[in-house]
Amino acid sequence: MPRGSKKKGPNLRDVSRAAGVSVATVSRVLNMPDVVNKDTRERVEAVIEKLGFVRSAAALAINSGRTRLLGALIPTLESDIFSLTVSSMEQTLVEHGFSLIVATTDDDPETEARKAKELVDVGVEGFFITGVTHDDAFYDLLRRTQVPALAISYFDESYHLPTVGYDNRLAAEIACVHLKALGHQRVAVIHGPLTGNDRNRARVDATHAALKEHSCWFFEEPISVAGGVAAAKRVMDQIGRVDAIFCMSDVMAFGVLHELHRAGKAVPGDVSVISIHNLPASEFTYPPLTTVDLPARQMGQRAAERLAQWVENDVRPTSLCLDMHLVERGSTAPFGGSKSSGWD
Amino acid sequence: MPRGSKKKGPNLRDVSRAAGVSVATVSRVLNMPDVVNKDTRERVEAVIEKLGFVRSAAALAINSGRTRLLGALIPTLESDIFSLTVSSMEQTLVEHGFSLIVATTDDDPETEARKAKELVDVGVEGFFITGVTHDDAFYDLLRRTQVPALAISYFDESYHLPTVGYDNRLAAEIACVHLKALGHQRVAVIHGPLTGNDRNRARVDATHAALKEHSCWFFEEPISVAGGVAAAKRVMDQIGRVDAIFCMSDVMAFGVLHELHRAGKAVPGDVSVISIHNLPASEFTYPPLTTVDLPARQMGQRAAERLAQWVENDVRPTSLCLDMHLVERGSTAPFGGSKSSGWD
DNA sequence: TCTGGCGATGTAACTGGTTACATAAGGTAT
DNA sequence: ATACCTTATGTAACCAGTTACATCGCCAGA
Repeated sequence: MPRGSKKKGPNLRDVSRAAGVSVATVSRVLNMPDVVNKDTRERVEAVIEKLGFVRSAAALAINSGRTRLLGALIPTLESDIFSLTVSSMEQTLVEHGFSLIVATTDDDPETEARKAKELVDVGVEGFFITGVTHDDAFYDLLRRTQVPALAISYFDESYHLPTVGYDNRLAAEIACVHLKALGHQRVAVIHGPLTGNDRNRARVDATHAALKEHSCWFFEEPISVAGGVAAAKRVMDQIGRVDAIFCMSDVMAFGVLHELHRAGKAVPGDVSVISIHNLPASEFTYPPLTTVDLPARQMGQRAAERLAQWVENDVRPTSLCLDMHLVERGSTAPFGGSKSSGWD
Repeated sequence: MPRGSKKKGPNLRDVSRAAGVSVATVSRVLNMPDVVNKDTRERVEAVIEKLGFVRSAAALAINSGRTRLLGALIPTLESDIFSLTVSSMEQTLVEHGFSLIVATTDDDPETEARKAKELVDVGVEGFFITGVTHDDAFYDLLRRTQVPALAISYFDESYHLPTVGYDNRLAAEIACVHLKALGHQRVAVIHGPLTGNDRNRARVDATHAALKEHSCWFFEEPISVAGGVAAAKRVMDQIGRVDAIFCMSDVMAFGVLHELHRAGKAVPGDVSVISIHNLPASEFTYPPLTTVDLPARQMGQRAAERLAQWVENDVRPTSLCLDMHLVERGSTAPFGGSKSSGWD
């Protein structure tokens, strides 16, 4: 590896030489301009401009011990579910002077551990992680490096790391309570993969418990519109009539609504559809989706504030549980309303 | 700021002292383990483990002159439009050993310039930028720092930076050709804000030119589902009957479809709807959306490969124009098909 | 005139690693 | 026995900044 090949720009000494001053003076021009004599300062500034000098981020970091870099380990960016959160995270973090490195894990703990290692290698001062299920290698990394990590999308005060999120069990319970209040008995539950995804796991478990007196069937499909379509097909094929379909995520509900419509089922006439998330598009499905609102943006903001504080002042934040509420729209109705077209 | 407050972990010298070897030996254990005597190596490794030593990213960077960090300056993450691209970028970049810092600009050149500066300050070795309209301060930064920058979402060989994207004018033309072939005369064009967004600007300009023999009306609203709803309302209120609605972005088309449905207009019976993007959800609207497919994931991947190569080997990539094609689904039909409900 | 204080600047030691070069020990061919 | 090579390790200079401390000139007060 030829050393000279790296076309490195001018450095502090180059500037000091060209300006006829010492490195300390140049450094002062950059950091405490007011203590430098005006003439000297202007001369140095001119040289900096002429030479196109730029401070080395690495040298800055080595001295301050700070990189102002945080990492977000999130399952995916491929739907609004996390991109809203990441977006508000990033916006909040810039206000605190941090930059955000995004790494996707696909809900795989091993991938997460590997990427976490890479993030430490590039010098992040803190992590956002998703949920509370992680690889031992990851915990090991945290222990050794002492890098702060904050879990989002989940609230669990007993977890050994601070969490900023919502009670996923409660989210499912809120939806179930609504379905029960409407008098639905036969419920199809549609959820994403459970391995590695503890948010979904918690929702499904809570649903199981909440609907144990009811007839219910569980279907697993990928968390996507297409997954929702596939699940709806399976419901119609395998179960026939159900009173309601409960999706663990709005994106799946979008597919369910589409497929029901295509199959000529009326929503909510023939079947109610309820979901969890309240994405921006959920207001505009047909019919508009009844869903449990999870404050994704707020979560990003709060998590960002807390991690920033933690890294900055070395005070470990407490966990935070965000409010949820049911947004009742047109996709749910009482059982036995006006049934129309047939379910064989 | 008390210097001792920073609880810095053990460093190379600490390890060397504890292991009774020189710093060079410890460094060799880390970088070329095979040249170190087995016993020595194991002893050093044990000390490293015991002390919980982790290499300082900053020191590594200062020596190699590399940070393995790239920055993406994108307008927003708040819809699938860019999150798909960023997602595939990130996935491609890890294969090349880079990490990705995401910064959102809200299509504001000044914000972009400011965040670009911050990214340089944390040490990125390259940028992804969106489109070809940027602030002078940004160009100035590029010139001075010589940091490679690659523009996405746009193809323009005459631009002074490499571009990886599609021909936005052509995208609009493809849609217009389709509308003309179907015999539509009265077209409402719905687009997002044009200031700072040259992708939209190019599409709108091309539409103007392509439909100059036709009756057409332009409506500007935010690029969101809600924006599409608002635009559709305005179209119905202000224009009355139109043959077709052309949206510059699928997310707006989602809103348009919703609002038309709500207002009792049949698509494509009363009005055809066509758009640009082909998001994953566009296959599952009702009716499924006819749209010009922009290869978002492919763009992310190709752009990532090229910027990685550029940074790695210092060879400036050429621009790349990605293929587009019309995806004909159910939301468009020939003019004068089966008109149903009334447009006053 | 001597001393004190202040403003402006320089010197050199740091930060935490890498690495060119030097050194020392041990083995082997001559 | 000598020269020579290999292997293993150490020393110290380097990367590009920051900063504690030293220095210098100058002016005011004693």
